[in-house]
Amino acid sequence: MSSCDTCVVRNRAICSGLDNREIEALNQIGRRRQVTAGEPLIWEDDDSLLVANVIEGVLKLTTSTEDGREQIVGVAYPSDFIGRPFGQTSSASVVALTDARVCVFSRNDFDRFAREHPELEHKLLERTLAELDRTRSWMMLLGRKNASEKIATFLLEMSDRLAETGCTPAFGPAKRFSLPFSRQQVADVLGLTIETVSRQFTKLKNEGVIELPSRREVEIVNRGALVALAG
Amino acid sequence: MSSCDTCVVRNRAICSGLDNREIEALNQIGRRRQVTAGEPLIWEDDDSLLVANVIEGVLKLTTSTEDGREQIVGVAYPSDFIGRPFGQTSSASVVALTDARVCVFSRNDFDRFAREHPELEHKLLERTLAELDRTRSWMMLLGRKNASEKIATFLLEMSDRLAETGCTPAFGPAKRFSLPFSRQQVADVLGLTIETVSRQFTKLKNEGVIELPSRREVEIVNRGALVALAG
DNA sequence: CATCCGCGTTGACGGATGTCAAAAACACAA
DNA sequence: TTGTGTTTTTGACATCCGTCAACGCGGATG
Repeated sequence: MSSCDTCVVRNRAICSGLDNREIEALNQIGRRRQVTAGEPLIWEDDDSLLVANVIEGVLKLTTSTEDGREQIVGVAYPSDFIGRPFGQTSSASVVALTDARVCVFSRNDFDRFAREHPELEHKLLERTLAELDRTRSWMMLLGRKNASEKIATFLLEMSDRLAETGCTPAFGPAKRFSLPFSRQQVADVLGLTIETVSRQFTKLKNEGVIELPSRREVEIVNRGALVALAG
Repeated sequence: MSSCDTCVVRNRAICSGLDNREIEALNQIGRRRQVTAGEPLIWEDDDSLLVANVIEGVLKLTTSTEDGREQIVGVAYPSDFIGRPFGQTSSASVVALTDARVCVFSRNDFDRFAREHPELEHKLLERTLAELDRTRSWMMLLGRKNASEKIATFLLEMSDRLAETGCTPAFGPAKRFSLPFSRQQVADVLGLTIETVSRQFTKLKNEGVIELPSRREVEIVNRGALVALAG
């Protein structure tokens, strides 16, 4: 039996739209892989050797400077596609933020399969276009927003993105959620320092906009205020 | 005769790879359009009604906040594809920086044509993936680089990008070039203010790294220094 | 040639955010 | 529980860059 049959992202990932025979063929070239939190899957500037679908968990895409500064350039959730098909090198590292399960393919195998299956390429194109849109709106945040706008925007985005994943069946944005990021990682997403992130969090807490039940937990108390702050 | 026959980007744009019959069909649904410097082609958040290939000239892709802050999120050169296929709204405005000629399609027509021509979709996918890579490396710049690193990186990128376009048949990066940007637009690319951009330019001039023969002209005198500064 | 106007430059200043350091909170193991 | 190491918070301070304002340059126009 193909493991795709029981795949929880079967109908959301780029594999959706393939018929049973095609799924079977794709299954032949892919394999499941477990990645534990903190473990890297792809290295920046390495030969692009593998691509993958995220089944479960959250991963970060990062680029770094030589002197060690890091910028998180993307976050991959279940059903997202990661890696760089049709290219020699990947421009970002991929590291698991939580324990994760992915469905990996060698890039060569995947490229070949994709070229033979236009429907799959189309799905991948739609996904890539959507990711480009998201990335561009994040450029606005990085280039033109101040720290409090960044934090507000970030919390709202988290509340949207994590709602889809969580058990609550996507009834609008999540009011309370668990961040898959440490403070340092939040800083790396927003182009800030960990201290600034921390100060902005406590400021929002003191103003009664959010609650912070634990390090990773966030509860949005006053969503309207966040929206106003996000600008 | 199809106007594609004489198109200067025929072999670089996504149309390359189509046979004569297909080119003829594509030509049926597209039309040439002249855009003068400063003229908008697509509005942010508008219904995505048209897409286009750039034939000649340079255009900017921008997003703005309600209070008027602007961030340039992409720059389109000849043979680049602009607009948002397969989506309801476009996430960025497109405005010509120089006089430009583009080959426009209604989004609906283009979407339909693309879905029937996997080779075209593949070209578009490769282009979109490359653009996503570029955009992500720009996020690093916006989030983690300081003003002088930003300016140095920008000048090097310009020198590369404009070399391909210029008459000089792409013998490495251009040593001297004419910026398609005003100082304000450079600021909008880099997430800085016009004053900071101006100060950094004169600083580099005083250090003998560049020459500024006129407002728009730049000559790179000491490329090594720029590379070192870019980080 | 004189005037105007947009764009770019320069200067003075302040504030937001980064840096450095220490304390506090938390996680985990013994 | 206690101890140990990590993460987060908080504070003091420095600095880069933004803001505001004046000025200069160059091109267009009459």
